Amino acid sequence: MLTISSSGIVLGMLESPPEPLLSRVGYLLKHAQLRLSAAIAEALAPFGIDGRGLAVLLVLSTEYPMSQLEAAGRLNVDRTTMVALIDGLEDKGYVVRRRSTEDRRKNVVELTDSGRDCLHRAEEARARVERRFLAPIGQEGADRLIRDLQVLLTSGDVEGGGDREEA
Amino acid sequence: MLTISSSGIVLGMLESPPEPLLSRVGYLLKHAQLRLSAAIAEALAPFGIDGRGLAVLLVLSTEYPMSQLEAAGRLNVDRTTMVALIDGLEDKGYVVRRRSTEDRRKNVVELTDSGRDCLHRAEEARARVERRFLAPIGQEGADRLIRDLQVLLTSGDVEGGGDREEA
DNA sequence: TATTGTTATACTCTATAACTATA
DNA sequence: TATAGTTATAGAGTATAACAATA
Repeated sequence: MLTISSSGIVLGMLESPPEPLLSRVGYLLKHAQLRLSAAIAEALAPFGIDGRGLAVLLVLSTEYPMSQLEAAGRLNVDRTTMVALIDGLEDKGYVVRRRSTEDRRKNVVELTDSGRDCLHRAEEARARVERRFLAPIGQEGADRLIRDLQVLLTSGDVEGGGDREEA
Repeated sequence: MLTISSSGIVLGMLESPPEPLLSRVGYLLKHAQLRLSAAIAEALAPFGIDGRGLAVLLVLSTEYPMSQLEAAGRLNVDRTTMVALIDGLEDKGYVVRRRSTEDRRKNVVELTDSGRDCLHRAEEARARVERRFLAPIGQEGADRLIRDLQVLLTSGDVEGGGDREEA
């Protein structure tokens, strides 16, 4: 539940939240993510999937046909990892593997009706948790937070370059 | 390098950033954290430590004497994990273990001069990376982001309760 | 010869259980 | 009997290497 990452410490319910860490962005990001992550996992449990499975269902719903390797590329996970993910979703009847007729090396992975239903309901559940998580900073704060994070992610790399900030 | 977490997918440098994920707070938090985390790890490499080690040094510097178990409690990590962390720091000469005279079951862990020097310089390096990471949203945006995240973390739990937001 | 899916294997990180010494 | 530190072990998660089928 609680962990310590390569970029800093991560706390759960701490007796005494170490003040120096509370002003560190790495700590704040990691801990916020962990909290939200745990809440989402809990909300998705009834569907028998976790955030990873939901992300796979989401990607599969956006394009058709999509092979395992293509899906892996979209989510930037290893193809061996995708095998296990698809295995899990197939076990639950959310997707089916079908040999591609055009290239028999490929598996076309398609959502079942059950999978589509799960996707929609699980997405709602996830969005609900997200809204509750963001509630303390209000709608305006939430919009702001999302936009700021998008800017940070779409900006150039942090690494590389010298010591001084380049304005 | 790239991973997929229990609360969602995590991307590195993706060919096509899946739009649906870019509006998900879980994805944004995780990915922002990963980026910053990688940059910090790179900046700390010359010191022979990572973010975890730095956090331990930081905690050890705030209170004296502090036992391994107390340090573990401050950072909310397992005591067995703390053994390995202290081992690493001791190997590099940043800390020393000393048997407590008051309770001979306890190890008092204290910073060496070298450890204190490392702490200060590594903290500077970390802060520098953090500033560069936040640069795209400006000083105002950075302050806002930090405050928003602090509010989210100091608010009550996300989990528990029913389906509807409690305003 | 390269690519897709698969399996087996290894590696990292962390927690659990058991052991020792102290209390 | 409980606590602090340690060690050994196991579990989750991921990546790497090798293999079969196909191109």
